[in-house]
Amino acid sequence: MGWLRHLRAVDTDFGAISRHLQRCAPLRAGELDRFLENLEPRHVPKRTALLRAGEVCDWEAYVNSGCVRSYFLDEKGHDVTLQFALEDWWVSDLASFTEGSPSRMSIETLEDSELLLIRREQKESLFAEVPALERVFRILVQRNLAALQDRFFATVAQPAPERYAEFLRRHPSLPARVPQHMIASYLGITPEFLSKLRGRIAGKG
Amino acid sequence: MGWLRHLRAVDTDFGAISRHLQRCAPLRAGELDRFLENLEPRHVPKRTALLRAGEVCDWEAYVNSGCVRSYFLDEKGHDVTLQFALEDWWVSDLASFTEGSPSRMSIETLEDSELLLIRREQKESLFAEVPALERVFRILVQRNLAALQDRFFATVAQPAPERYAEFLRRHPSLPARVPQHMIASYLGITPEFLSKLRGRIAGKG
DNA sequence: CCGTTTTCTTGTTCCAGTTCAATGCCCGCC
DNA sequence: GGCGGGCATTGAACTGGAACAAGAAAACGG
Repeated sequence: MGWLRHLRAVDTDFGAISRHLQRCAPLRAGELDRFLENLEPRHVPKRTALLRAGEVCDWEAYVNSGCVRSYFLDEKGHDVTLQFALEDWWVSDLASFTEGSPSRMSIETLEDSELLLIRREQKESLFAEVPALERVFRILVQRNLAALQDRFFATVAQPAPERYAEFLRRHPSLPARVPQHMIASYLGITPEFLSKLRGRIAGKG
Repeated sequence: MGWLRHLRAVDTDFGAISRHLQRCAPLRAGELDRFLENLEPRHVPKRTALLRAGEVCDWEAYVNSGCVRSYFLDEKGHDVTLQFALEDWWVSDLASFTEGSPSRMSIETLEDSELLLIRREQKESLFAEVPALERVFRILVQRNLAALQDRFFATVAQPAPERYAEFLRRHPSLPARVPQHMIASYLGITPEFLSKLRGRIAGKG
């Protein structure tokens, strides 16, 4: 929890998140401000655990800059990464956040990151105060769900080489930013096999 | 679309859906009624296509009785079932519903079913009128997302026998209600392999 | 600048799950 | 009430990707 308290933000830029929210559903200036006031800006260094499996996740984080990863650990200790959250994405363990239950996933920064946190309590009371926010977050969750359905389908229906090609199309910048074995764990394959895939492609081209 | 118009419901029971909604978030009696008024009850016979891939899905359906399945088709024509919706579940192609885009999934009844439909238009105007409904549906979508995350994780991290065992624990009644090859496609394995798994288990016991 | 650690590659072996094929089965249908 | 077509089972051959092992190469802290 240390990382939540140590660092004081200076010079926080709320431009990106404001546009992000407004793109979902219109908010009056006052409503938007009420939300922004309740955000806690945090600078978090590279490779810091934000949430460890078993803890309760009482925040959602908007990534203003940097890169964050959420992942599960299977019984053999291999990780399955659920999401890479880059600039302009949210990250959280939603199940733990809403139920108050211990989380099954872990979350960590991969780069020095600037996050904007909203706490569960604040979010609840803001919803009561500003119903339009309820709409914004409903829409965000819906998008999330649609995206995960796509991903699920791809993971079950497509072979690994296709999945990797698709991944490169959609996230061309990621391979330069995150270690390869994490991409492998996102694709649901071993690091060794991803390396072989890349070898094959390079050989061909 | 024929199935949407032909059949007039008599004797619709709104008890289950009322309890379902109230369990998410409190609604005043008047608010609940406004919602119920906008539902279209439909009796749909077994093995009827409710949505074909490529069509736009402008409804969400609450399953009052019966069983409905949503699924994708991969390039080889094999299906990947996303969900079995039994009594007290919702089914829809949420991506198509919210974006108005052509659906990638298909939806069909597996049994004679009684559905309660809410149309996109009605839902939108109800949200404007009754903000509490926005909350109800935000919570429903959140649950859905959490459930899909679990499923995704299980599919990637667990071997097929575990997945099948888990499936039986969670849905003990389903094998009696739906054909085995659809369960296989839910589990992400071939029908042949599921049959072999069952053989192994029966042999042991 | 060097030692340590993490990351990536490459090769070999192995296995979970697929594919293909054949057989029997049950169930709906004229 | 017989028969045709989806549905389940079983077996044999095959394969995509895992596991294991061992090096090379970055990255990194001191």
